[in-house]
Amino acid sequence: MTEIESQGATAPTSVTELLERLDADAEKLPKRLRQCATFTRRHLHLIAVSTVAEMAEASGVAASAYMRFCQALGFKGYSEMQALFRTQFTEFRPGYEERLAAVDAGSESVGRLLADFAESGHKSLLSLANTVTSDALEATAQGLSRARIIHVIGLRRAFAVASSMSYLFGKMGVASVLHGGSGLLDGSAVIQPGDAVFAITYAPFSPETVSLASDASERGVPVFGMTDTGECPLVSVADELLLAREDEVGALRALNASITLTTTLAVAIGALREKH
Amino acid sequence: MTEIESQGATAPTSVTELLERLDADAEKLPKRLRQCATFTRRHLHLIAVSTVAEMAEASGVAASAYMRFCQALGFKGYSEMQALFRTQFTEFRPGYEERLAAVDAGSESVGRLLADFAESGHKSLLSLANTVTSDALEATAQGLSRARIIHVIGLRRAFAVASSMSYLFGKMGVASVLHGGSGLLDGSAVIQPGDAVFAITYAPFSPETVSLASDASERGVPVFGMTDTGECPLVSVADELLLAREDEVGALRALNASITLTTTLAVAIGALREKH
DNA sequence: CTCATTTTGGAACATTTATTCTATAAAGGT
DNA sequence: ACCTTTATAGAATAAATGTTCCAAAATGAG
Repeated sequence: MTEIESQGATAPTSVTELLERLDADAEKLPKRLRQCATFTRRHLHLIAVSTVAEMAEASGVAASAYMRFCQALGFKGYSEMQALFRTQFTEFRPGYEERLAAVDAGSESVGRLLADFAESGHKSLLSLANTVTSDALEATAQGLSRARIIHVIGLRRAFAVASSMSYLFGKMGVASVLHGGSGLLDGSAVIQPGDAVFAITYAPFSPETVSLASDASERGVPVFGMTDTGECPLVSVADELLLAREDEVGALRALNASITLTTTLAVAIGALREKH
Repeated sequence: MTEIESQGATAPTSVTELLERLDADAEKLPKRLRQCATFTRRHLHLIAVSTVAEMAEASGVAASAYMRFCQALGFKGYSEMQALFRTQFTEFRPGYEERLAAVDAGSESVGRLLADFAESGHKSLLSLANTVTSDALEATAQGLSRARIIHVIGLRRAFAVASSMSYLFGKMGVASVLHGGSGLLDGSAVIQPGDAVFAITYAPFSPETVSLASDASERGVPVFGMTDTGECPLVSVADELLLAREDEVGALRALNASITLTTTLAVAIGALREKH
């Protein structure tokens, strides 16, 4: 009976256990098997979708070595170890019921809730690609890239999106001001000719955002915007108004489409700026 | 030449394309194949980790039917379709040269860029569903829901995520403090026993976030966190550390996985709180 | 230095999984 | 109602993947 076989009695039954085992055994293992351990520890997520051959190559060892590694951990073989990671996902598998039930998170498992939001995210992204036209995007990017300073405004739910956009602008060396966080709401003083406004608001629309955009527009400053429905009051004041419809889970929405759209815009504008 | 063969010319090369194809074809497909379509549409993330047999059974059809479904979509077979979902995990970070070339977004049309980010978003969401375990999620939600006040901290890129989470907490009547925006960074005074910390930081990790989390942890306050790689220094101080890997477009990342994960958490915590 | 022990990589083997084929059933048109 | 076309399920086959074995290399103790 070898060392390895005696460990075989205790096969990890959860990722946590596996990680603990990895940390504990790492130093006792021979060279090649330790290579497996260090690579695997850093790239756990690959196990579920890779073959032994792939994991072995990525770890820089022979397939048979990776095999022994699995057994040293207490598994019967690679398949058993892989199963541990695969079942994590298939347990999410909800019944065949089609409709997303309204969120009754109290009775639902949190895992199921995540699956719902992920699904919702997919839908939002799809819808985004199908609603936003290349032309509108291009026009918005062009318009904003010509501005001296871009004023980003978004309140409440839109604030996270606005701040992410503003962060990206900063990263790319595009001058921008993030309104709304620090009481800069009356923008008339800061918003100068040559600037541009990017306003984000969702139904029910923040009056502050709308009025700031209107003011800017009246003073001849170009206004662009993003919202979630066609009924947004910004339609009349904005040069271009992008639509990012977010799918709902119950009454709740994540911000996948919005974040994706604004990130795209920020990157595009950063790139256009560099050319000027 | 049959209908199926004529579609074979155009096999989806991205998740986005696949989804569009699914939506477009769903109604034209025969009964069993439509079952495949609707199930697959809702459980996209299972493809990477399941066999045909499993997908077929879950869809309620024979394996050969699921096979024909893949071919109707334009793939040569199931393996080819699965590859589309698996490669996203196995692709390692491209070298810096490639990254810089990809960031040269000026050469790309803005519309194309949006498609890239949408595709990237799909990947991030799939990866999210595949990496986050139900257990870790549940533990985090439980842990945070027991806190008197939840301190949310996220700087730079993570700030948008933190602020969205904090907004949701507010909406759901969960007491929370958003650190980082207004110089509240030395939390020792505000963070009291009975509270909990949720820290968000991405590589390269903000020292401020890490030290605030460490301080809290040393003082016996439970710490939870979210990051994007296993190498995060929070591993050692956090009770649970969730991983939200974001797929990259060039060197850039949107925040789809993060936003989805934190939204899920916030909703779950709100629901748990109501029960107490 | 030598021998016993452990570790290693590759080839052989076994198992699982994907794919194709075929007979049967269902659907659609005249 | 008949015939033609299309869809279906299960059995048969092909491909891939996992696992074991063994000879050779490395290691380490005496």
